[in-house]
Amino acid sequence: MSQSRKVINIRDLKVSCSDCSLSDICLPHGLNHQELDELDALILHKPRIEPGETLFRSGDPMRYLYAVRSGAFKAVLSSNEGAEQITGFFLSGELMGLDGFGDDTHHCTTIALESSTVCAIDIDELEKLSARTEGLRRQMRHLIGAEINHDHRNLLSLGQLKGEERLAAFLLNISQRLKRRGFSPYEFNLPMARHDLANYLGLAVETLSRMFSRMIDAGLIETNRRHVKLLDTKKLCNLAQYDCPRESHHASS
Amino acid sequence: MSQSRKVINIRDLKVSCSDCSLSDICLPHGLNHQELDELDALILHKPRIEPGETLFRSGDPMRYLYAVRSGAFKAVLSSNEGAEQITGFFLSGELMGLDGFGDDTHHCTTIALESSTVCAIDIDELEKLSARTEGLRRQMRHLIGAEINHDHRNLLSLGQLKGEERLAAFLLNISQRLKRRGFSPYEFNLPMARHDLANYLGLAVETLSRMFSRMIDAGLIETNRRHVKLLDTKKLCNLAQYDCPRESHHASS
DNA sequence: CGGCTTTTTGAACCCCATCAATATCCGTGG
DNA sequence: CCACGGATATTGATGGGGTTCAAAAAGCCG
Repeated sequence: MSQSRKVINIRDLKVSCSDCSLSDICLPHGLNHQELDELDALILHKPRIEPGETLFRSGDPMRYLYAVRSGAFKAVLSSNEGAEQITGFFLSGELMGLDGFGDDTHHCTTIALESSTVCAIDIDELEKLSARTEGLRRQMRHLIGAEINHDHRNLLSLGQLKGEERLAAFLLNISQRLKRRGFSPYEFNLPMARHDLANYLGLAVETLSRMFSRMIDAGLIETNRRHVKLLDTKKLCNLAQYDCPRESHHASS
Repeated sequence: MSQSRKVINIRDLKVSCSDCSLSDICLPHGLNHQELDELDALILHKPRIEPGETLFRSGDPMRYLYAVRSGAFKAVLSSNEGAEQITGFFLSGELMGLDGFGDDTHHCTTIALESSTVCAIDIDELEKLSARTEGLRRQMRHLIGAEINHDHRNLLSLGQLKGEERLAAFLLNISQRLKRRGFSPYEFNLPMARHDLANYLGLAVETLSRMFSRMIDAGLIETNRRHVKLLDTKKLCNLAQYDCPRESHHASS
């Protein structure tokens, strides 16, 4: 900081939206070159965030929306008695911080699961730009809608499905999201620990572990710690009671 | 229609946003007179909807956002195996149809619980107006955020709370929303049947009934069918594990 | 190799679903 | 007005899915 000797500036690592491989699923989707440049101009690239570190906390005034550039995050909502619920996991290209829209204050604490990087978008600047950029408004709508639909499906999952069915639904959801990012939908590493996944699914860690074991015994999946291989997606779909991804023309979110 | 004899036209019953008692909690909040008139101009007043009738169905293309003018609605999400989850109840002034934002298609089926009226807002017109109306964009953000926060709290409820705690949280939530509309927060009629409430809370109808009975025995509430009286909000708050409404300066949503 | 965390497995208990039956409300028509 | 039937709501008994407590196994890091 106070040294005169120059080292590599983190700003030099800046990658513009136009170069970003995530632009199709992220905020820039549908923008033309000029609009893209304008969006680029108001994006702040935060330094790397290590696992367990917090991006923003419940109660913080909302200043930015964040897009995951690399890595993964969890959003945690707490009751005033200490109960905690993970409301979502975020993969690359996904938008974090929408929980602050209600009263310009965040209600979820958002924490990195892996070593991650994000794009921070000043909410006031974004607001101004969106006023004159129809494509940006549309994409914002779509991303907001994706979040809402995601939450609604989780409500269905928690309210109506059994533990094993919830896990199946989750695995297929992650599978689809990874596929969309160019990764194998059949074999992947989960970004979160059992502890977090259990919480997300509304189960005890022990129960989740049993659900995994049962699926392995049934030949539906193979696992090694966070590594998961889907062996029988058809049966998983039946379990999950939700859209069976065939060749996938679905918006997965 | 083909008659020459004029009867009272439903359009004559039109009430503008500026006259509407709900304008403070609904879309018009924060708009000036001219903006209000512009918003008014694109609002379509649908004929009365009777209990059990559908406003829009899952799969319908999204054309309107709807605001509840009077009455109440439920939004139902279905799995492809027939499982159904009520994702939300909507009271006067609340916005319905945000689930269509993701891909311009509704994913929830929305059904009237009582004899109800709604304002339908053409989504394309709203989009155009919001482009040049900062206040409208802000209020849209806030209402969207309220929906997201509401969903997140329900995730916490379904994932972490016991049946009785969920019911307490629900009663307090309804209480707050009614209070904001000028009704008593301590005594009110629930707009939904036990069946729907049970589904919303992820419980069997019988279990819900038992939770009610338990609360009555404990002196927390009194009930007569859909009529509910809150007797001990303090204990209810403890049960619910969520913001205890004192004199209420909270955004309730 | 030792200490830590993470994950898995085992056993007992509890919350809640399910099945079954009764009670209450409400609209309809005699 | 009451009788009747259907929907709605409550209560009881039983069983299962999941939590909890406990402990072992497996991976990770120094």
